[in-house]
Amino acid sequence: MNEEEYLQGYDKGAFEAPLLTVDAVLFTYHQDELKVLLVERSNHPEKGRWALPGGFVAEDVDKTLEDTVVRKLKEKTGVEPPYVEQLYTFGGDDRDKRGWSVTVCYTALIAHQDCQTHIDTVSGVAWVKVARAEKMDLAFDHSKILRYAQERLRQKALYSIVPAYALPKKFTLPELQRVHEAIIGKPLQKKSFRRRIEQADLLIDTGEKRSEGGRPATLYRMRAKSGDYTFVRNLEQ
Amino acid sequence: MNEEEYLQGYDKGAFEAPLLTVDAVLFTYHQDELKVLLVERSNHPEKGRWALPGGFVAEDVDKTLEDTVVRKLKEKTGVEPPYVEQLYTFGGDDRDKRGWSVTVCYTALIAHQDCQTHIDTVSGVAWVKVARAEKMDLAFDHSKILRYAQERLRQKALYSIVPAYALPKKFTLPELQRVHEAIIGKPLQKKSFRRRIEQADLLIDTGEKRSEGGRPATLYRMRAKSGDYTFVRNLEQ
DNA sequence: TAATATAGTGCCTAAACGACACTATATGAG
DNA sequence: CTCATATAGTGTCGTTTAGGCACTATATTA
Repeated sequence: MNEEEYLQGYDKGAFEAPLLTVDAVLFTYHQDELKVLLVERSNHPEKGRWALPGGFVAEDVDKTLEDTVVRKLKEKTGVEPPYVEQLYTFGGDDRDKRGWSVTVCYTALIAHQDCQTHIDTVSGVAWVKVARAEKMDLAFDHSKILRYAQERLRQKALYSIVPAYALPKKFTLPELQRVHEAIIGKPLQKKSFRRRIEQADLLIDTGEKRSEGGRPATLYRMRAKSGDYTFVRNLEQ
Repeated sequence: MNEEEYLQGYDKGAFEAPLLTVDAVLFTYHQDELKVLLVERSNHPEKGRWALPGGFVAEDVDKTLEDTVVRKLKEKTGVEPPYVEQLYTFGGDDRDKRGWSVTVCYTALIAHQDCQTHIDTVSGVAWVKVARAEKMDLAFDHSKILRYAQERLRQKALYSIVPAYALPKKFTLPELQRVHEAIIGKPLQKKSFRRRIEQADLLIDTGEKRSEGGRPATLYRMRAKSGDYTFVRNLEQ
């Protein structure tokens, strides 16, 4: 039998296969708080419980796993997040009552203002303060996934400016530092924080300023590849 | 309908689902070279081509995805590698001729001596120098996966001593440095390399020495959690 | 005009890597 | 036995970059 004959006779459905889903941990920063997007499950299993947004691959629509997660997030928020990165794949026989299951998880970031209006119109979708979400008993193993995403984002905040994607396109350095501090959970040295960003030339000065009661702060926007840049040295841990 | 009724009526096979596999990039270090384990495919599709070791989840045997990858590697090498870490999950409609597919990939490391005898007895399984494997046209998207694993391992070599798992339990510091250099692709400063390992107290002096023609080198073994330790600063990139 | 608030800088210290010369301890040849 | 050679391991200084904190800059508001 050659390969062509094999493929013609092949039936995917004939084999047992774990249930495969894609989930996302979408973070944003709003009112001095890190928040995560949760959805209330409207169907069995775990009906009525809060969970991370996600769903099944649509084989006719999605070309990649990232297509799936972006599509699902767009359904919930109305927009495609500017930052989406694979987090981890959780799998096992005990994480879903329907049987052996696998979920490919992503971390995503978005500016709160870019999707607030859409989320307000959809029921069963909400931004929840991370501090509160941590204490909730989420569906499946989603509490574990959330903790894992927080820890990974925390690491990234120590050696990159990825957290900037949780802010609007234009932002100030004090704002960015506050996001980092919210993620890391402790205050950072202003000088250290600013110096390394300047030295690596990661931001573009828009020429505009924004005032918040004191001296106006310079508004910056990210340079194209700045999200991929990693500092060779971590901030204090 | 309550959840119990829903679960009784639920049939996993009734839904289309991507093909799910688990693959591993198993590295070792032997004769001054970084090597990767490859297997020759004995079945369709891509029959006769070299590929990364891997396979399907066995729902009755495996409790987690890591169980699957460890089981598959044990089939090929006869032993369970001391280091196994999830790498990335690749998925899409074009990576397998059988249709939409997903592979959860792992990086693993093992000492060459711990599995050489077993591998010699199995046909279609071989250690291939990474420099050569890079140039081969592997099955599916395995060439891409190999490159991804190399890059990730290279990063790890800059801020951890994970590469030590590619050596036997007892090893010398010059040996470890050579593994790091093979992975990174350039020479490292002996002093910098040794200093950070000593300062972080990652290794245990076994009291033994090993001579290779000059002054004998101290034999060390890894401390329990040393693989998880990350230096706050990378070596020069 | 002065008090206050927030943004941004100067400058010294500390930690850790880079570079490289130097010492230490084996083996093996004459 | 001694010396050349090879490999292991250390001393030390310069460089880079973060930490710390006081200082300056520029807005608003009483």
